[in-house]
Amino acid sequence: MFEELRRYVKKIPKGKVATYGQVALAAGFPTGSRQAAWSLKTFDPTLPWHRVIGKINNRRGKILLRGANGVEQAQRLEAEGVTVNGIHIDLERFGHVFRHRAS
DNA sequence: AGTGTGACCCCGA
DNA sequence: TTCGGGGCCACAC
Repeated sequence: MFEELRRYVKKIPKGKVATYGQVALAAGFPTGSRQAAWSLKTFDPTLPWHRVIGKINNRRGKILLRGANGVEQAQRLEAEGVTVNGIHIDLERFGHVFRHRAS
């Protein structure tokens, strides 16, 4: 399961972001958003973990990571061209859509 | 097997 | 917009 989740995380292109729920859904786990997060908590350097964020309403993302890691994530995203407004991100602009199971 | 915990998410106030 | 409550699933005790 985590292999699947990580596989999809790797598919997120640079400069874009996806929500935990999106990744889980795309990987085939409609209710596995928490596990999507869990699979990234290892901070595997081969994974773009900073491109995965939490969803607030339908068009806005938010960095859930606390402390230094949260700052780290925000900086990495901005370094890739993603506009991070405080802790929220515009999903309409930077949200990545997986083709496997389109909306 | 039961309980607590988490980088979640939706809904209502 | 922010806060709380309830539902969700896998892991560690």
